[in-house]
Amino acid sequence: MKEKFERLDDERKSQIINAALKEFAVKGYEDASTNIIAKEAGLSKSLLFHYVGSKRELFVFLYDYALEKILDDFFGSINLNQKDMLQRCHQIAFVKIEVMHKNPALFDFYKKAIDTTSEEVIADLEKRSKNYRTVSFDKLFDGVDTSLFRSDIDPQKAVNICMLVLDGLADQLQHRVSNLRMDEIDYNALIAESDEYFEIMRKCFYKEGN
Amino acid sequence: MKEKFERLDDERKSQIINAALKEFAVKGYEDASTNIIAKEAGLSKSLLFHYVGSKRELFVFLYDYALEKILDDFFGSINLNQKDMLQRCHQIAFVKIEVMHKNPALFDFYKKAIDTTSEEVIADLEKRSKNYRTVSFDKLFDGVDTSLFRSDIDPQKAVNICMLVLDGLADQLQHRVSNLRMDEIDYNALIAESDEYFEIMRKCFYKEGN
Amino acid sequence: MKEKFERLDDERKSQIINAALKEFAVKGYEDASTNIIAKEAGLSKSLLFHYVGSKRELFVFLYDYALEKILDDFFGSINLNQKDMLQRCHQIAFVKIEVMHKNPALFDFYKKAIDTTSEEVIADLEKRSKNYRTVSFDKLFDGVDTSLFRSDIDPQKAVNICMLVLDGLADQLQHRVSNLRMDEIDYNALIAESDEYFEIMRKCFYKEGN
Amino acid sequence: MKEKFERLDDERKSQIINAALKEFAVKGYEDASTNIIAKEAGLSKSLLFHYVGSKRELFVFLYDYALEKILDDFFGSINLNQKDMLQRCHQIAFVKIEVMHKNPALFDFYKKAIDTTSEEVIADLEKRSKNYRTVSFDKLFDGVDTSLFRSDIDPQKAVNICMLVLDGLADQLQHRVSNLRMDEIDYNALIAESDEYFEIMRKCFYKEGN
DNA sequence: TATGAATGAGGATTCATTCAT
DNA sequence: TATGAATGAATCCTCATTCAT
Repeated sequence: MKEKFERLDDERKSQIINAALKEFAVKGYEDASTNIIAKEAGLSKSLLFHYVGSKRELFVFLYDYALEKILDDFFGSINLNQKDMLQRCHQIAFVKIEVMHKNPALFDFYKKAIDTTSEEVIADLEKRSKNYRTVSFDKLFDGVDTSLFRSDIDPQKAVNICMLVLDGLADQLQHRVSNLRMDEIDYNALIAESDEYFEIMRKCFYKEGN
Repeated sequence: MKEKFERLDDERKSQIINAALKEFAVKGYEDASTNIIAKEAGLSKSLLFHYVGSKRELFVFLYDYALEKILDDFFGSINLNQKDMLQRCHQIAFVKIEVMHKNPALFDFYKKAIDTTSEEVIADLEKRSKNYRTVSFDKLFDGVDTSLFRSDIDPQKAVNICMLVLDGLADQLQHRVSNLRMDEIDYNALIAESDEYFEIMRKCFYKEGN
Repeated sequence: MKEKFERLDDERKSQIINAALKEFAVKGYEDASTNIIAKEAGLSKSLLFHYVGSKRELFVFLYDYALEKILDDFFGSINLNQKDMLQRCHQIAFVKIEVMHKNPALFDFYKKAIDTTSEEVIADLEKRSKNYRTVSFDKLFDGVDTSLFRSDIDPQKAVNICMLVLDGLADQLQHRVSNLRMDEIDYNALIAESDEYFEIMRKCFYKEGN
Repeated sequence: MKEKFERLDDERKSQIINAALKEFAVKGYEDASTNIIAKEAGLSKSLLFHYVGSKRELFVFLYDYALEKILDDFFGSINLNQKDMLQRCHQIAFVKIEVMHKNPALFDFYKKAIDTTSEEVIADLEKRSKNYRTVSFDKLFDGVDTSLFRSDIDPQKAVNICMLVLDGLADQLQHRVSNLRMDEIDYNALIAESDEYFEIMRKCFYKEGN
């Protein structure tokens, strides 16, 4: 895949990528039609195959591509100087939602990609890169300050709890806004709501006075 | 579907059910092959269709079948007399894992079934029954006692937090034991581990002394 | 086919005949489904085959059956004492429409049967009996009086012309009433209309004064 | 259908058209097998579908194609300057037979097509163009002179009678020559025979001396 | 670089028919 | 007499992929 595809001019490349992302996101790996991808991308099927080698290679490429884009975007938006664990969580939850709304195609693709367990394909994916959860988890709480947690609880477990709540909350919020256009989302209301959750956790998990 | 299929002798019925559950679980609705289901169930494709009517009817039947089996098993194992919220959560997490390990095929099918967005099929499913989350959530925390929570936090939000942690923990544990056979799982170790989490939450969310 | 089927009690027989007539009439020979015929007739497919031998035998039987019934009905209604050619034509046209409305199933079947040219089946049909046109033509103008025709025209050709007009008129009228229920048809109006045609022919083809 | 099919080179196009015309003519719409069409046309089934889109599109295309060819041929051969009604009829009867013998495949297809009541397909056909009878009838007697008819008969009804005789005669003649090759047909004999009929009608329907 | 032609394998579904019971 | 189980062949159609140009 690499050689021929990478040498393409950017417009062609993004036409193909967008068409493929969309088709895979909607139909999943097996049902996606190279016919449709080629048509939407505006080139012949044969040429498409000339560039991308095979359906599988195209899919695996997109997987890497989507993951990289998402993570770049994600970590680019997170302020790693924020040391307060809960603040960090708070931030992450919103960055996640923002990123999902900025790149819906990528996310849709990614969600479908994860449960495209067509056995043969999964093997390729797993060789290629850690999955999203693993990757992000490593960096997400880099340099976080755990000294604020109550001294009678294991800070690592407390972090894990915060993570779980964070993930869950983000899912719940995301689910509620998933049908809205970006400009319809009242971020302030969302923040206010999740603030309440984080306030509870602050009260409960942090030493008094933090 | 009903008539002809229900009148089958049990062996045939379960051969078909198992073959279909497996195929749908692995491939999802669209990609599942009735060819393979028939071959695995040990009958001709024509006979399979004679019994089940159509791929769709078979799928919808399995959906109801799986949901009922899972929920029966689930609620049959939960002690609804346990009023302590965190104890209840603790219990739920383990029952969930147990049930998943007792009926892996059903769960795998169910997970795939949920994101089988084939539009036409989804309509059938939605008419038929609430989805898992909705159903279970209603009953899961029936009659739970929230008076144990610290008085300075909103009990409803606290319950939600517990839920999120519960779900997340169950996922994490499940993921770790997903490749093990039932008899390889050290439930005591799992319990011990999650105990620690619930202890933290007890310490932090409950009034002192509970 | 004969033996087993003929020995059936009349109810069964007519259930099968009616179900089959309807299915063949609607779908034609090839597309007709023995499944549906059996279901509509209220017996199992295997039993149906036990009686009728094969789809083809059933069809050929129905062909004979329908033809006989129609012709019996037809000739039973025609007054062969009416010697006046044009009166006879007039009569025939209406008897035809009446018969079609009394046995729509038979006619519909017959119409479809004629153009069911499935090659193999056609052979069977042609062996078995003359087709409708041939059969009827022979008897239809038995003993008709041709002496009323103008003496300067060949009476046989004149009869042929009348026949053609008759057939054509009957088709045109039939087409206009084909969507009506029997009791909605205003036979008097139809008669009045065709009277005009026959009047013209009387004026033109008959000697003056007839 | 249009794009891909029209761009084919003429040989392929006519291979497909002929194979399809034949299959549809013999079996009717539903029973026609795309398998057989592809085999007869000498291409793979997949390629056939690539070109024609679907069985239905192919059928509808052929319907238009056949109708256009037939009508062009038909009206191209009729001398619209012949004002005498009976002469015109005479002419029409022969042109009809000639055209049928020049394009037997088209006619056979067309006859079958008319009673292909597959409901879904009929809708497509009806949108597309008037049926044969309607179309032809409008133009067939354009500008004909009815002043030659006897003054004591309704000329419109007389025209209708002529039409019916014409249709019927053409059918009868057609039926008699249907098994002959074009060069075996003795057109002069046919003309002589039908001349006699038209002579009778001339004598009877026209004013004396015409 | 770019394309149209070409295909074999597989998709779900229906069919008429047979056979053991 | 009556039926259920059973099937192989057929249906239309789509697929990813290759190749000659």
